[in-house]
Formats: sequence, structure tokens, C-alpha cells
Amino acid sequence: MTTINSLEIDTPQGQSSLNGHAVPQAYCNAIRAHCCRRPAGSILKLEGDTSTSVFLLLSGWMAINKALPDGDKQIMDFLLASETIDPASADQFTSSVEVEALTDVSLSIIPRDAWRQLLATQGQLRMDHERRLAAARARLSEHLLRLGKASAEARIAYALIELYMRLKKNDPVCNGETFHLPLTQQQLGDFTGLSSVHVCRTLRRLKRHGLVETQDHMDVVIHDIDALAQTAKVDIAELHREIIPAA
Amino acid sequence: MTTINSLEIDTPQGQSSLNGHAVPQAYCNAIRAHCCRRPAGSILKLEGDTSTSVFLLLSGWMAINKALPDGDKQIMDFLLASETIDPASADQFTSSVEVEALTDVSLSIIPRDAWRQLLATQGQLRMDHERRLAAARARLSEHLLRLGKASAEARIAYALIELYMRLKKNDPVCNGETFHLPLTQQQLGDFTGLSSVHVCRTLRRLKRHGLVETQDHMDVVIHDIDALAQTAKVDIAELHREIIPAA
DNA sequence: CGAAGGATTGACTCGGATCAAATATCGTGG
DNA sequence: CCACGATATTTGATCCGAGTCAATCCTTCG
Repeated sequence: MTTINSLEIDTPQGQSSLNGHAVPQAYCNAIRAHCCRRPAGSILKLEGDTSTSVFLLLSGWMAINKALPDGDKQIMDFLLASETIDPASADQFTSSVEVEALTDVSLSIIPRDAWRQLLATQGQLRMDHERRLAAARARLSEHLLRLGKASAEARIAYALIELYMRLKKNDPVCNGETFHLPLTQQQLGDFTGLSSVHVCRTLRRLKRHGLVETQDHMDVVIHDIDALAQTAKVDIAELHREIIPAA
Repeated sequence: MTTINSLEIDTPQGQSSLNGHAVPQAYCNAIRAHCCRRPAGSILKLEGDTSTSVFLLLSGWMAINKALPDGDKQIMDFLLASETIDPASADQFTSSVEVEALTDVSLSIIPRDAWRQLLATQGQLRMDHERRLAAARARLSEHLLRLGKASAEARIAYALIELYMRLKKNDPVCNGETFHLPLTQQQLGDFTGLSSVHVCRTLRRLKRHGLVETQDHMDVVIHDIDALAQTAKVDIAELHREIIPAA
């Protein structure tokens, strides 16, 4: 058995696994053929660039960004290991977003044609992909809803819950756990539409009230997940159904 | 030739047209089989409801909404004639959004299985669908970006431009034209994340500065599209590539 | 040790929300 | 056709959440 980062390749049987799933050989080959690494901070795709490939993240964190002409940046979504992003806009060739590595990453940059071919021929893969598309859409919706209607406290609480839940995937979220976010307060602000100063104040308020605590560089400790969910204005179970694709 | 609202059906040749496109017979049949009308104000799908169908809007306007537990509503996106929405979230069965008719509408509610079958067998249809998905994603991104980073003036200006452009599809946008939005200021506020009072003030400011004017119930007159685009912080040509699917 | 980037805190400002009242518009029935 | 009630729009006054500016305090790392 060979290993490409978080992707385990089990060549003899023609089957491998990513994320617990059996992965057909063709998929596996495509991933391997276009595998690469990039250091933290790399911009993998600029807004407006030609885009003919799909990004499949194997390990690390990436951000999907979009900026106003005056330079103000908004993080639309994060990309975690095993997730994909196709940056194409309606014309199918221009990227509508910027793709940035937040940590050192390894990923596979798969030509869109090959990717489509895979989806067309591999039924299971297509089903997975559709679930992930739906999950991404639901995530964007929840995010948009909070930027439109929720307070700074709710936005931060929501961001922490969303990311915690995505990191745990199908394991239940609970109190007393710690997880690491490879983000500065500035970046958390770029995600939540807040200034870094206000992110700081809001995090301290959440800590004062005993909901969560952040130590060092964004090691987040969950003290009271229920109160946090209430602050974020989410129902944990519903959110899970909505944004976490079934295994 | 029979006509179902904006969809022209040309039975003899087994080909029809929607939106200028040739439409295969199977598609046509599916649309007809699930066609219906709803009055303005109807809620076609509630957040959290079971969702096993895709909505294809034939005429009128719909809104895709999402609400916080305390009742605050955000309009995520509008649906115009010929556009589709699948309200499913990651679990593929629960709706993550509310679907509401803003005007009297006619639409086709197509079972997801039948819809998938169509997409799987009709190559052209699938290409169209992918472009529309990309367009919808790009729209959401632009919207999210403005809720996160832009002023009330920019949000309103952007909303007017986006809707104007979607109404004109592939025709160029220009000065002196008028179009109708079947929206109250309250609804425009629900879309842009502003109070109806502030929508009103902002529209009047735009009028005072000679950019756009709104008459009666949201008849919008474009006076200076370039200044409006600048206020909205968009490049008209780029936005068109991004959010309008090629014909 | 010093430099640099991030976090924290305080002081001040301002955009947009909220509350309230006045007008305007529309649909309906008499 | 007009009067009425319901629904939208407009305008004013006031308030508050979050931005901005600026100083200080860590950390980390060369």
C-alpha cells in the first residue's frame, strides 16, 4: 500500500480509500497524476484567471476568496481535506474567485474534462460529488444569512461551530474538546465580515461568558456547545444534516 | 404549436424551445407533466421540509429565502423565468431554504429522480444546467461579498444591476431603460441585508445623484449605468461573464 | 537581542437600525 | 365613483454596534 498524504492508495485490488470510501482506480490515477504541494500563502488561482481545472484538496486548509475593486477581501468559504472546488463562473472558463493556501497544502489539480469524465462514468463518485455540492451551497447560504442578519457574536459563534463540525465530520460535537484553526483573527474577520479588532473583542466576550476559549494561535476550546449554538442561532442536529455530506 | 406560458412547445418535430434553445421531447414532457401555477405569496417549500423535487420556473418571480430562528428573513437569491432551484441540502432530502412566489407564477415541479435521468441522458441539457449552477454560485458569491464588505449604497446598486442584467440576459445593458422589479422596499432590504427604511433613503440618495430613479412600485429607470456600476463596485462586462450563462 | 506580525485594549466616530409619524397608493365594497 | 382600510413609502429623531485609529503587549524567529 502506498500513501499520498491523507489519501491511501491500495493498488493491488484496484481500489483505494479516501475518507473511508472505496475509490475506483481511475479516480485514484487522476488524483495521482495531478498531485502537487504548495506552501502556506500561495495563491493557486486569481479572480478573473482562466480556469480549466478542479481543485481537490488532500491535506491542509485553503480559502476561497473574493475581493472588491478597492481591495477589501472576503473569505467566501474554506476548503478542508477531501473537499473540491471548481472556481469557474457562468462562462465555464473564468475563475470567479481566488483560491489561496492557508497552510502548506497538498492537492490534486485535475483538468475539468478529466474530472467530468470521471463523474460521468463513476456513479458513486457522482453521488458523492452532488452531496458535496449541496453541502457547499448550504454552507454558503448559512454564511450569507448571518452576514445579512446576524450580530458579530452570532457570526463568530457560527463560524466556530461550522468549522468544528466540518473537522469532526460524522462524529458528534461535544463540550470540552479542542481543535485548531489555522487562521489569524484578521482572517476570521475576513470570513465573518468583521474587523480583526472586533473579532478579538467578540472572542473575549465569548470567553468571559464561558462559551469557548481560544489559546495560542487559535486553539479553540469548546466549553458550552449548547450556549454557543444558541448564540450562533443554529440547531446542531439540523446544521449537521444540512452541511455535512453523509459518509 | 402549443404554448405553456413562456415555454413554447413544438410537438410535431419532437423539439421545442425554451429561452431560444432547442429542447428535447423528453424534457418537454417532464415539464408538462409537472406543470402548475401558484399565486403571489405562496410558499412552495418550507425550510426543513422534505424535498424530492426540483423547481423549474416558467414565468414570474420567486425568492429563495432563509430565516434565523428568531424570524429574521434573508432573501438568498431570486429565481427568474427559465431558472431552476433544487432546495436540497447535504442529506439530499431536506430543504435548506424556503421557496416563495413573489408574483403569480407558473412552474414545473419535477421529481429529482426524473430530473437526474434527464440530465444523465441529455448532454446539452446537462451542459446548460452546469452553466446555470455556476452562474448561481457566482451570484451568491457576489452577493455574499457585498453583505460582508460593501456599504448600503453599493449593495443596492449591485442588486439593481444584477437584476437588470439577468432580465436582459444577453442584451447589453444601457442608459435610459426602464425595468420593473416586483419587489417592495422591504423585500429589497431582505435581499441586501438592510432595513426597509434604509433602502428608501439609499434609493433617494441614488436618485439625487442622478444614477437611477424608481417610480410607482419599483419601476426602475437607469440614468447613469456607469456611475451605478462604480457605486456597486462591479465591472459590467466581467459581471456579465460571471453570472449570465451563455445562450 | 531586535524585528515583525499578531493580539489586546481604549477612545472616538459613524453608518445604519429602530421608533414614530406622516403621506401616498391600492384594492374593495358600497 | 368615492370612501375606507390596508399596505408601502417617506422623513425625522435618536441610539447603538461595529469600524477606525492608535498605543501597548505578546510571541516567535532570525
